[in-house]
Amino acid sequence: MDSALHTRDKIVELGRNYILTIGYHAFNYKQIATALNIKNAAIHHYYPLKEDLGLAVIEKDRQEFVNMIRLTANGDPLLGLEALLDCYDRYFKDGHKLCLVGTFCSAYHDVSEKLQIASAQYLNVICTWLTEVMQAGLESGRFNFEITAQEMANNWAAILPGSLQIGRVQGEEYFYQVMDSLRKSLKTK
Amino acid sequence: MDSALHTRDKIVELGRNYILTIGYHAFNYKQIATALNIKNAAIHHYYPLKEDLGLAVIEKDRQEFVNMIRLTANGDPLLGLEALLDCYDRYFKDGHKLCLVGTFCSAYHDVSEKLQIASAQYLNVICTWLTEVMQAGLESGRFNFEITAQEMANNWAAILPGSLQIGRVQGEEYFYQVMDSLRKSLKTK
DNA sequence: AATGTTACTTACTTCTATGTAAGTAAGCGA
DNA sequence: TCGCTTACTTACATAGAAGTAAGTAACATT
Repeated sequence: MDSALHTRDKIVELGRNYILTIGYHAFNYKQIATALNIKNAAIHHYYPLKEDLGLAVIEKDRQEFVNMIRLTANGDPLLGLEALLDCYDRYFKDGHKLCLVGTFCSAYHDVSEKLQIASAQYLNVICTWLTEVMQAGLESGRFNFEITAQEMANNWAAILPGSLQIGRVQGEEYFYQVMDSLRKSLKTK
Repeated sequence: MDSALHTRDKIVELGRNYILTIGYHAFNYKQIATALNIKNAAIHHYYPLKEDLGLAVIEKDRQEFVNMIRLTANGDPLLGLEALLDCYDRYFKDGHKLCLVGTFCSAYHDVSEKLQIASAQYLNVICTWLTEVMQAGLESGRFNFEITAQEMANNWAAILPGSLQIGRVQGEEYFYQVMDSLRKSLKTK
């Protein structure tokens, strides 16, 4: 039972890795089965449909994001954004991955409704949090940019996934310059 | 022969539409065949491999981009960028499409090397042009932003595809606000 | 000890995308 | 008119992904 949970979790973890690296439709159960040295059908035992695994991956990613913002809550708004940027750094470094919402938004018209809803809700959580953090930074005087918090949050929501996608092709110099530009754009004091 | 060229062009046009809407791997020859009321294998007559059609779509898109920038060359740098933003407006309005480099960068680890090279070269053309236009705008005093032309170009390269992807999920209010923010960020005089 | 549950495997079905081989009908060029 | 090319069609081959049905071995529960 303990190892059962282990396998179940490993499947989600591997699934997430494949989704972020090659995309939801490009990954398949055989790749996970091979990596875990079990059979294809064993994955179906835990996640009968690929959609089920997809939903579990989204849920896990969302949980991790929520944990991250909980850890940085009530602190310096800059710390929260730095933690987020660190995530993106890791995505890029570790195999030129994309972020989860980036992949699902790209493949949006090619996934089931349940997956659309789950990823849309997750995106909403991120966008709402971004706006709150930008607002908090502005109100506390920690940030000093000249557009609205909402506008800055919207820009970040587009540029973060975009930089991973363009960066995986243009190279790391490109990616890190965009990350740097994001940091500077806050005009922190 | 005239209608032959017609069919050949219609295939590329339809292929491009499907790629921008649902992605390279989600579209298939049957969809195009049905739309043109011909048989599956007829597409193979013009484009033996799907990769061939993919390359033709990239080439066509690139040609259109090159034509666009040629039309706006030596003019106001703002006009060139406005023309580009108009393209993105149309992508969004017309079925929540993505842009071509956005889709191929997203699916980068899931397409053949030829397609990777072709889309990477196209992306390079765009990034180079963006940098030149930003530089021209700065030097002429038409733009007045406070970062380097290169940095601004890199930001645009990420935010443009990103805004289509996030916008197709977050909705049009989101998308148009980001477009608006891009315009304002140039600080035109 | 009997029963049920968990974690799988084996073996199969189904479906669909991709691609090929071979043929046909129409037109064009010499 | 002969022969070549163009623009297809019909029919087939292949591969791989997704999913299911049935069984087994080990362990837990009562």
